[in-house]
Amino acid sequence: MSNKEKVPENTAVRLSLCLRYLREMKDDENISSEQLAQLTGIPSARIRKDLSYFGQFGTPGKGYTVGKLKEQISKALGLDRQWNIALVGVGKLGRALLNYLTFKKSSFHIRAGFDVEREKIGKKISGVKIYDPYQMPKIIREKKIHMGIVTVPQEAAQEAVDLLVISGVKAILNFSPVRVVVPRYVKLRNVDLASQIEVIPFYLAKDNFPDR
Amino acid sequence: MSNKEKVPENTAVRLSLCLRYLREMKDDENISSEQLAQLTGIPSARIRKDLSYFGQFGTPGKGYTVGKLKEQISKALGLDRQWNIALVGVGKLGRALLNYLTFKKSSFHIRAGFDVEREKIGKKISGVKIYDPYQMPKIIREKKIHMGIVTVPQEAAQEAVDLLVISGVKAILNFSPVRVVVPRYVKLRNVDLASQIEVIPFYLAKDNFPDR
DNA sequence: GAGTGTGAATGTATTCACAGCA
DNA sequence: TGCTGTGAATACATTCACACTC
Repeated sequence: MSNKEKVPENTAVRLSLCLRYLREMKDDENISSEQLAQLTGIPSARIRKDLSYFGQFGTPGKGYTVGKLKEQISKALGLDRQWNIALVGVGKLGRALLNYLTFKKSSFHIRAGFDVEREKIGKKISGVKIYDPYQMPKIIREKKIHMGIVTVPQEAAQEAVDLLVISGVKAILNFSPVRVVVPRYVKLRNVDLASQIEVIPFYLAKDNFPDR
Repeated sequence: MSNKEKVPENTAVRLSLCLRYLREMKDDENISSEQLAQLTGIPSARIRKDLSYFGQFGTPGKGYTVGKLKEQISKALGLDRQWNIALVGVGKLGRALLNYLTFKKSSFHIRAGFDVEREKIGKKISGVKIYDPYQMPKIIREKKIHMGIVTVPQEAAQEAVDLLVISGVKAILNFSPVRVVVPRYVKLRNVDLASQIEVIPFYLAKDNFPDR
Protein backbone atom coordinates (compact mmCIF):
# COMPACT_ATOMS: atom_id res chain seq x y z
CA MET A 1 0.00 0.00 0.00
CA SER A 2 1.19 3.52 -0.57
CA ASN A 3 1.21 6.58 1.64
CA LYS A 4 -1.69 8.86 0.67
CA GLU A 5 -0.02 12.19 1.51
CA LYS A 6 0.64 14.67 -1.27
CA VAL A 7 3.97 14.12 -3.05
CA PRO A 8 6.25 17.10 -2.40
CA GLU A 9 7.61 19.17 -5.18
CA ASN A 10 11.06 17.69 -5.44
CA THR A 11 10.57 14.15 -4.48
CA ALA A 12 11.16 13.29 -8.12
CA VAL A 13 14.48 15.14 -8.25
CA ARG A 14 15.65 13.37 -5.11
CA LEU A 15 14.63 9.96 -6.38
CA SER A 16 16.36 10.64 -9.65
CA LEU A 17 19.55 11.31 -7.73
CA CYS A 18 19.14 8.11 -5.71
CA LEU A 19 18.59 6.20 -8.90
CA ARG A 20 21.86 7.44 -10.29
CA TYR A 21 23.74 5.92 -7.39
CA LEU A 22 21.72 2.71 -7.45
CA ARG A 23 22.60 2.20 -11.10
CA GLU A 24 26.23 1.80 -10.12
CA MET A 25 25.42 -1.07 -7.78
CA LYS A 26 24.68 -4.72 -8.36
CA ASP A 27 21.02 -5.67 -8.54
CA ASP A 28 21.20 -8.26 -5.78
CA GLU A 29 23.01 -6.08 -3.27
CA ASN A 30 21.17 -4.60 -0.33
CA ILE A 31 21.13 -0.98 0.74
CA SER A 32 19.60 0.85 3.69
CA SER A 33 18.06 4.30 3.55
CA GLU A 34 20.92 5.43 5.75
CA GLN A 35 23.56 4.21 3.29
CA LEU A 36 21.74 5.86 0.43
CA ALA A 37 21.65 9.00 2.54
CA GLN A 38 25.44 8.91 2.85
CA LEU A 39 25.84 8.68 -0.90
CA THR A 40 23.32 11.31 -1.92
CA GLY A 41 23.42 13.77 0.94
CA ILE A 42 19.66 13.47 1.36
CA PRO A 43 18.52 12.69 4.94
CA SER A 44 17.48 9.06 5.35
CA ALA A 45 14.02 9.87 6.68
CA ARG A 46 13.36 11.96 3.59
CA ILE A 47 14.36 9.11 1.34
CA ARG A 48 12.10 6.68 3.15
CA LYS A 49 9.23 9.10 2.95
CA ASP A 50 9.82 9.81 -0.74
CA LEU A 51 9.70 6.11 -1.45
CA SER A 52 6.61 5.64 0.68
CA TYR A 53 4.45 7.66 -1.73
CA PHE A 54 4.86 4.89 -4.27
CA GLY A 55 4.74 1.77 -2.16
CA GLN A 56 6.55 -0.28 0.43
CA PHE A 57 9.72 -1.58 -1.10
CA GLY A 58 11.91 -2.29 1.90
CA THR A 59 12.37 -5.01 4.45
CA PRO A 60 12.61 -3.88 8.09
CA GLY A 61 15.96 -4.74 9.58
CA LYS A 62 17.39 -5.38 6.13
CA GLY A 63 16.90 -2.41 3.84
CA TYR A 64 16.13 -2.43 0.13
CA THR A 65 17.18 -4.75 -2.66
CA VAL A 66 19.01 -2.61 -5.20
CA GLY A 67 17.48 -4.24 -8.27
CA LYS A 68 13.94 -4.03 -7.02
CA LEU A 69 14.41 -0.47 -5.80
CA LYS A 70 15.81 0.68 -9.15
CA GLU A 71 12.86 -0.86 -10.88
CA GLN A 72 10.33 0.72 -8.56
CA ILE A 73 11.87 4.18 -8.72
CA SER A 74 12.11 3.98 -12.49
CA LYS A 75 8.47 3.08 -12.64
CA ALA A 76 7.47 5.85 -10.23
CA LEU A 77 9.34 8.41 -12.31
CA GLY A 78 7.94 7.11 -15.58
CA LEU A 79 11.34 5.93 -16.79
CA ASP A 80 10.13 2.44 -17.61
CA ARG A 81 9.36 3.45 -21.17
CA GLN A 82 10.91 5.30 -24.06
CA TRP A 83 10.53 9.08 -24.41
CA ASN A 84 11.22 10.80 -27.70
CA ILE A 85 12.67 14.27 -27.59
CA ALA A 86 13.09 17.21 -29.93
CA LEU A 87 15.93 19.63 -29.34
CA VAL A 88 15.15 23.17 -30.45
CA GLY A 89 18.29 25.28 -30.81
CA VAL A 90 21.49 23.41 -31.52
CA GLY A 91 24.03 25.88 -30.16
CA LYS A 92 26.72 25.09 -27.62
CA LEU A 93 24.36 24.28 -24.80
CA GLY A 94 22.11 22.27 -27.06
CA ARG A 95 25.06 20.25 -28.28
CA ALA A 96 26.21 19.65 -24.73
CA LEU A 97 22.83 18.16 -23.87
CA LEU A 98 22.70 16.24 -27.12
CA ASN A 99 26.03 14.76 -26.43
CA TYR A 100 25.05 13.90 -22.92
CA LEU A 101 21.76 12.25 -23.82
CA THR A 102 22.94 10.34 -26.85
CA PHE A 103 25.88 8.84 -25.03
CA LYS A 104 24.31 6.91 -22.26
CA LYS A 105 21.52 4.53 -22.90
CA SER A 106 18.49 5.79 -21.09
CA SER A 107 14.77 6.28 -21.37
CA PHE A 108 15.40 9.32 -23.52
CA HIS A 109 16.04 9.45 -27.20
CA ILE A 110 16.61 12.69 -29.05
CA ARG A 111 14.91 12.10 -32.36
CA ALA A 112 15.36 15.45 -34.06
CA GLY A 113 17.11 18.79 -33.75
CA PHE A 114 15.85 22.12 -35.05
CA ASP A 115 17.87 25.21 -35.80
CA VAL A 116 17.51 28.31 -37.97
CA GLU A 117 21.12 28.25 -39.15
CA ARG A 118 21.31 27.13 -42.74
CA GLU A 119 24.67 25.38 -42.34
CA LYS A 120 23.31 23.06 -39.69
CA ILE A 121 20.11 22.07 -41.45
CA GLY A 122 20.29 18.64 -43.06
CA LYS A 123 23.47 17.73 -41.17
CA LYS A 124 23.72 15.22 -38.38
CA ILE A 125 25.16 16.30 -35.04
CA SER A 126 26.01 13.55 -32.55
CA GLY A 127 23.93 11.28 -34.71
CA VAL A 128 20.86 13.52 -34.64
CA LYS A 129 19.51 15.07 -37.81
CA ILE A 130 18.88 18.82 -37.82
CA TYR A 131 15.80 20.27 -39.46
CA ASP A 132 14.42 23.66 -40.36
CA PRO A 133 11.94 24.80 -37.69
CA TYR A 134 9.14 25.15 -40.24
CA GLN A 135 9.17 21.36 -40.54
CA MET A 136 8.52 20.92 -36.85
CA PRO A 137 4.84 19.95 -36.90
CA LYS A 138 5.45 17.32 -39.54
CA ILE A 139 8.60 15.83 -38.00
CA ILE A 140 7.20 15.79 -34.49
CA ARG A 141 4.12 13.97 -35.64
CA GLU A 142 6.05 11.48 -37.75
CA LYS A 143 8.61 10.71 -35.10
CA LYS A 144 6.09 10.60 -32.26
CA ILE A 145 8.00 13.08 -30.19
CA HIS A 146 6.72 13.62 -26.64
CA MET A 147 8.79 16.43 -25.25
CA GLY A 148 10.87 19.40 -26.36
CA ILE A 149 14.07 20.87 -24.99
CA VAL A 150 14.51 24.55 -25.79
CA THR A 151 18.02 26.00 -25.93
CA VAL A 152 17.54 28.96 -28.21
CA PRO A 153 18.53 32.58 -27.45
CA GLN A 154 15.97 34.36 -25.34
CA GLU A 155 14.52 36.43 -28.18
CA ALA A 156 13.52 33.22 -29.93
CA ALA A 157 12.29 31.33 -26.89
CA GLN A 158 8.57 32.08 -27.02
CA GLU A 159 8.47 31.39 -30.73
CA ALA A 160 10.22 28.05 -30.28
CA VAL A 161 7.83 27.10 -27.52
CA ASP A 162 4.78 28.10 -29.56
CA LEU A 163 5.96 25.93 -32.42
CA LEU A 164 6.45 22.97 -30.11
CA VAL A 165 2.99 23.48 -28.68
CA ILE A 166 1.20 23.62 -32.01
CA SER A 167 3.20 20.57 -33.04
CA GLY A 168 1.53 18.71 -30.20
CA VAL A 169 4.33 18.33 -27.69
CA LYS A 170 3.05 17.89 -24.13
CA ALA A 171 6.13 18.78 -22.07
CA ILE A 172 8.84 21.38 -22.51
CA LEU A 173 12.13 21.92 -20.74
CA ASN A 174 13.13 25.53 -21.26
CA PHE A 175 16.77 26.54 -20.84
CA SER A 176 16.41 30.04 -22.18
CA PRO A 177 16.55 32.63 -19.43
CA VAL A 178 13.09 34.07 -19.90
CA ARG A 179 9.65 33.09 -18.82
CA VAL A 180 7.61 31.69 -21.64
CA VAL A 181 3.92 30.97 -21.62
CA VAL A 182 2.20 27.76 -22.61
CA PRO A 183 -1.38 26.49 -22.51
CA ARG A 184 -2.34 24.88 -19.25
CA TYR A 185 -2.30 21.38 -20.68
CA VAL A 186 1.39 21.62 -21.55
CA LYS A 187 3.90 20.91 -18.80
CA LEU A 188 6.70 23.47 -18.70
CA ARG A 189 9.86 23.32 -16.66
CA ASN A 190 12.37 26.15 -16.61
CA VAL A 191 16.08 25.78 -15.95
CA ASP A 192 17.73 29.12 -15.57
CA LEU A 193 21.49 28.68 -15.72
CA ALA A 194 22.18 32.39 -15.66
CA SER A 195 20.42 32.79 -12.31
CA GLN A 196 22.28 29.83 -10.89
CA ILE A 197 25.50 31.71 -11.42
CA GLU A 198 24.21 35.16 -10.62
CA VAL A 199 22.90 34.03 -7.28
CA ILE A 200 26.13 32.69 -5.84
CA PRO A 201 27.59 35.94 -4.54
CA PHE A 202 24.46 36.37 -2.47
CA TYR A 203 24.93 33.07 -0.69
CA LEU A 204 28.61 33.81 -0.34
CA ALA A 205 27.94 37.00 1.52
CA LYS A 206 25.02 35.81 3.57
CA ASP A 207 25.38 32.65 5.43
CA ASN A 208 22.35 31.21 3.73
CA PHE A 209 23.68 28.43 1.64
CA PRO A 210 21.59 25.56 0.41
CA ASP A 211 22.12 22.40 -1.42
CA ARG A 212 25.13 20.81 0.16
CA MET B 1 14.63 50.07 7.28
CA SER B 2 14.41 46.47 6.28
CA ASN B 3 12.09 43.61 7.19
CA LYS B 4 13.74 41.46 9.84
CA GLU B 5 12.24 38.10 8.78
CA LYS B 6 14.49 35.36 7.50
CA VAL B 7 15.17 35.53 3.77
CA PRO B 8 13.64 32.48 2.06
CA GLU B 9 15.72 30.10 0.07
CA ASN B 10 14.98 31.34 -3.42
CA THR B 11 14.46 34.99 -2.93
CA ALA B 12 17.79 35.48 -4.66
CA VAL B 13 16.78 33.44 -7.70
CA ARG B 14 13.55 35.40 -8.00
CA LEU B 15 15.28 38.75 -7.69
CA SER B 16 17.82 37.69 -10.28
CA LEU B 17 14.96 37.00 -12.66
CA CYS B 18 13.38 40.37 -11.93
CA LEU B 19 16.70 42.03 -12.54
CA ARG B 20 16.93 40.46 -15.97
CA TYR B 21 13.69 42.15 -17.00
CA LEU B 22 14.57 45.44 -15.36
CA ARG B 23 17.80 45.58 -17.35
CA GLU B 24 15.78 45.86 -20.53
CA MET B 25 13.98 48.95 -19.29
CA LYS B 26 15.01 52.60 -19.07
CA ASP B 27 16.38 53.73 -15.72
CA ASP B 28 13.88 56.54 -15.27
CA GLU B 29 10.81 54.48 -16.04
CA ASN B 30 8.48 53.36 -13.29
CA ILE B 31 7.24 49.87 -12.62
CA SER B 32 4.80 48.42 -10.11
CA SER B 33 5.18 45.06 -8.42
CA GLU B 34 2.12 43.97 -10.39
CA GLN B 35 3.73 44.81 -13.73
CA LEU B 36 6.89 43.03 -12.73
CA ALA B 37 4.71 40.08 -11.75
CA GLN B 38 3.25 39.99 -15.26
CA LEU B 39 6.71 39.86 -16.79
CA THR B 40 8.27 37.30 -14.49
CA GLY B 41 5.35 35.12 -13.51
CA ILE B 42 6.14 35.67 -9.83
CA PRO B 43 3.16 36.84 -7.74
CA SER B 44 3.33 40.53 -6.92
CA ALA B 45 3.09 40.03 -3.17
CA ARG B 46 6.08 37.71 -3.30
CA ILE B 47 8.09 40.30 -5.19
CA ARG B 48 7.22 43.01 -2.68
CA LYS B 49 8.15 40.73 0.18
CA ASP B 50 11.42 39.67 -1.45
CA LEU B 51 12.36 43.31 -1.86
CA SER B 52 11.33 44.13 1.68
CA TYR B 53 14.16 42.05 3.16
CA PHE B 54 16.63 44.54 1.77
CA GLY B 55 14.87 47.84 2.27
CA GLN B 56 11.98 50.01 1.19
CA PHE B 57 12.53 50.96 -2.39
CA GLY B 58 9.06 51.79 -3.62
CA THR B 59 6.67 54.71 -3.53
CA PRO B 60 3.10 53.91 -2.53
CA GLY B 61 0.68 54.65 -5.34
CA LYS B 62 3.56 54.93 -7.78
CA GLY B 63 5.70 51.81 -7.79
CA TYR B 64 9.47 51.54 -8.18
CA THR B 65 11.94 53.55 -10.22
CA VAL B 66 13.64 51.08 -12.54
CA GLY B 67 17.13 52.53 -12.17
CA LYS B 68 17.01 52.63 -8.41
CA LEU B 69 15.49 49.18 -8.19
CA LYS B 70 18.15 47.66 -10.43
CA GLU B 71 20.81 49.22 -8.28
CA GLN B 72 19.29 47.98 -5.05
CA ILE B 73 18.72 44.45 -6.26
CA SER B 74 22.25 44.31 -7.65
CA LYS B 75 23.56 45.41 -4.32
CA ALA B 76 21.41 42.92 -2.42
CA LEU B 77 22.64 40.07 -4.60
CA GLY B 78 26.27 41.17 -4.38
CA LEU B 79 26.45 42.05 -8.06
CA ASP B 80 27.81 45.53 -7.43
CA ARG B 81 31.36 44.28 -7.70
CA GLN B 82 33.52 42.12 -9.91
CA TRP B 83 33.74 38.35 -9.38
CA ASN B 84 36.56 36.35 -10.89
CA ILE B 85 35.79 32.81 -11.95
CA ALA B 86 37.70 29.68 -12.85
CA LEU B 87 36.11 27.15 -15.15
CA VAL B 88 37.20 23.59 -14.48
CA GLY B 89 36.43 21.29 -17.39
CA VAL B 90 36.23 22.89 -20.79
CA GLY B 91 34.00 20.38 -22.58
CA LYS B 92 30.80 21.23 -24.41
CA LEU B 93 28.89 22.40 -21.37
CA GLY B 94 31.88 24.35 -20.10
CA ARG B 95 32.22 26.09 -23.43
CA ALA B 96 28.52 26.90 -23.48
CA LEU B 97 28.86 28.65 -20.14
CA LEU B 98 32.09 30.31 -21.15
CA ASN B 99 30.49 31.63 -24.23
CA TYR B 100 27.51 32.81 -22.29
CA LEU B 101 29.48 34.59 -19.59
CA THR B 102 32.11 36.19 -21.78
CA PHE B 103 29.56 37.63 -24.15
CA LYS B 104 27.51 39.87 -21.97
CA LYS B 105 29.15 42.36 -19.72
CA SER B 106 28.32 41.41 -16.19
CA SER B 107 29.71 41.14 -12.70
CA PHE B 108 31.37 37.90 -13.68
CA HIS B 109 34.66 37.44 -15.41
CA ILE B 110 36.03 34.03 -16.26
CA ARG B 111 39.74 34.46 -15.72
CA ALA B 112 41.02 30.96 -16.39
CA GLY B 113 39.98 27.56 -17.68
CA PHE B 114 41.40 24.22 -16.61
CA ASP B 115 41.31 20.96 -18.50
CA VAL B 116 43.29 17.74 -18.60
CA GLU B 117 43.27 17.50 -22.39
CA ARG B 118 46.71 18.33 -23.75
CA GLU B 119 45.37 19.88 -26.98
CA LYS B 120 43.41 22.47 -25.05
CA ILE B 121 46.13 23.50 -22.63
CA GLY B 122 47.82 26.74 -23.59
CA LYS B 123 45.09 27.64 -26.09
CA LYS B 124 42.51 30.34 -25.68
CA ILE B 125 38.83 29.46 -25.92
CA SER B 126 36.36 32.35 -26.18
CA GLY B 127 39.21 34.55 -25.05
CA VAL B 128 39.97 32.52 -21.95
CA LYS B 129 43.29 30.79 -21.49
CA ILE B 130 43.27 27.09 -20.62
CA TYR B 131 45.71 25.70 -18.06
CA ASP B 132 46.79 22.35 -16.76
CA PRO B 133 44.97 21.58 -13.50
CA TYR B 134 48.22 21.21 -11.58
CA GLN B 135 48.73 24.94 -12.02
CA MET B 136 45.45 25.71 -10.31
CA PRO B 137 46.70 26.89 -6.92
CA LYS B 138 49.16 29.27 -8.52
CA ILE B 139 46.80 30.69 -11.15
CA ILE B 140 43.91 31.08 -8.74
CA ARG B 141 46.07 32.99 -6.33
CA GLU B 142 47.62 35.19 -9.01
CA LYS B 143 44.35 36.00 -10.70
CA LYS B 144 42.46 36.49 -7.45
CA ILE B 145 39.77 34.05 -8.42
CA HIS B 146 36.76 33.90 -6.10
CA MET B 147 34.64 31.09 -7.40
CA GLY B 148 34.87 27.93 -9.45
CA ILE B 149 32.50 26.38 -11.95
CA VAL B 150 32.91 22.64 -12.32
CA THR B 151 31.85 20.98 -15.57
CA VAL B 152 33.99 17.86 -15.59
CA PRO B 153 32.74 14.27 -15.98
CA GLN B 154 31.42 12.80 -12.76
CA GLU B 155 34.47 10.61 -12.09
CA ALA B 156 36.62 13.73 -11.95
CA ALA B 157 34.24 15.92 -10.00
CA GLN B 158 35.45 15.38 -6.45
CA GLU B 159 39.06 15.78 -7.53
CA ALA B 160 38.29 19.03 -9.34
CA VAL B 161 36.45 20.34 -6.31
CA ASP B 162 39.26 19.37 -3.95
CA LEU B 163 41.75 21.23 -6.13
CA LEU B 164 39.57 24.33 -6.13
CA VAL B 165 39.25 24.14 -2.37
CA ILE B 166 42.98 23.84 -1.66
CA SER B 167 43.52 26.67 -4.12
CA GLY B 168 41.44 28.86 -1.83
CA VAL B 169 38.22 29.28 -3.76
CA LYS B 170 35.27 30.07 -1.49
CA ALA B 171 32.31 29.15 -3.70
CA ILE B 172 31.73 26.39 -6.21
CA LEU B 173 29.00 25.79 -8.73
CA ASN B 174 28.96 22.10 -9.54
CA PHE B 175 27.39 20.92 -12.79
CA SER B 176 28.55 17.35 -12.57
CA PRO B 177 25.76 14.98 -11.66
CA VAL B 178 27.18 13.71 -8.40
CA ARG B 179 27.26 14.99 -4.88
CA VAL B 180 30.67 16.28 -3.93
CA VAL B 181 31.84 17.21 -0.47
CA VAL B 182 33.50 20.43 0.60
CA PRO B 183 34.60 21.89 3.92
CA ARG B 184 31.90 23.84 5.69
CA TYR B 185 33.47 27.19 4.94
CA VAL B 186 33.13 26.66 1.19
CA LYS B 187 29.79 27.42 -0.42
CA LEU B 188 28.66 24.75 -2.83
CA ARG B 189 25.74 24.85 -5.23
CA ASN B 190 24.75 21.90 -7.36
CA VAL B 191 23.00 22.13 -10.70
CA ASP B 192 21.92 18.72 -11.88
CA LEU B 193 20.91 18.91 -15.52
CA ALA B 194 20.43 15.19 -15.85
CA SER B 195 17.76 15.17 -13.15
CA GLN B 196 16.02 18.12 -14.74
CA ILE B 197 15.41 16.00 -17.80
CA GLU B 198 14.84 12.73 -16.03
CA VAL B 199 12.14 14.20 -13.88
CA ILE B 200 9.85 15.44 -16.62
CA PRO B 201 7.98 12.23 -17.34
CA PHE B 202 6.96 12.16 -13.69
CA TYR B 203 5.34 15.56 -13.88
CA LEU B 204 3.81 14.64 -17.20
CA ALA B 205 2.05 11.65 -15.74
CA LYS B 206 1.08 13.16 -12.44
CA ASP B 207 -0.58 16.46 -12.45
CA ASN B 208 2.04 17.92 -10.21
CA PHE B 209 3.76 20.47 -12.31
CA PRO B 210 5.78 23.36 -10.92
CA ASP B 211 7.56 26.33 -12.19
CA ARG B 212 5.25 28.06 -14.60
C1' DG C 1 -6.83 56.28 -6.21
C1' DA C 2 -3.13 53.37 -6.63
C1' DG C 3 0.28 50.59 -4.96
C1' DT C 4 3.67 49.71 -1.17
C1' DG C 5 5.07 47.15 3.01
C1' DT C 6 3.94 43.72 6.23
C1' DG C 7 1.62 41.09 10.04
C1' DA C 8 -1.42 37.20 10.29
C1' DA C 9 -3.34 33.06 8.02
C1' DT C 10 -2.57 29.37 5.26
C1' DG C 11 -0.17 25.93 2.82
C1' DT C 12 3.98 22.89 2.05
C1' DA C 13 8.13 20.45 3.24
C1' DT C 14 11.28 18.50 6.46
C1' DT C 15 12.53 16.28 10.51
C1' DC C 16 11.64 13.68 14.65
C1' DA C 17 10.77 9.73 16.98
C1' DC C 18 8.92 5.49 17.56
C1' DA C 19 5.68 1.41 16.89
C1' DG C 20 6.11 -2.68 14.53
C1' DC C 21 8.15 -6.12 11.52
C1' DA C 22 11.91 -9.44 9.73
C1' DT D 1 18.61 -6.06 16.94
C1' DG D 2 18.35 -3.09 12.91
C1' DC D 3 15.82 -0.75 9.85
C1' DT D 4 11.37 0.37 7.63
C1' DG D 5 7.18 3.15 7.28
C1' DT D 6 4.67 6.87 9.02
C1' DG D 7 1.85 9.92 12.15
C1' DA D 8 2.82 14.02 14.87
C1' DA D 9 5.77 18.09 15.61
C1' DT D 10 8.35 21.53 13.69
C1' DA D 11 10.22 24.58 10.42
C1' DC D 12 9.81 27.11 6.24
C1' DA D 13 7.45 29.57 2.29
C1' DT D 14 3.63 31.67 0.10
C1' DT D 15 -0.47 34.17 -0.10
C1' DC D 16 -3.97 37.16 1.76
C1' DA D 17 -5.64 41.33 3.01
C1' DC D 18 -5.34 45.76 4.66
C1' DA D 19 -3.44 49.91 7.18
C1' DC D 20 -0.77 53.38 5.49
C1' DT D 21 1.62 56.65 2.30
C1' DC D 22 2.25 59.46 -1.84
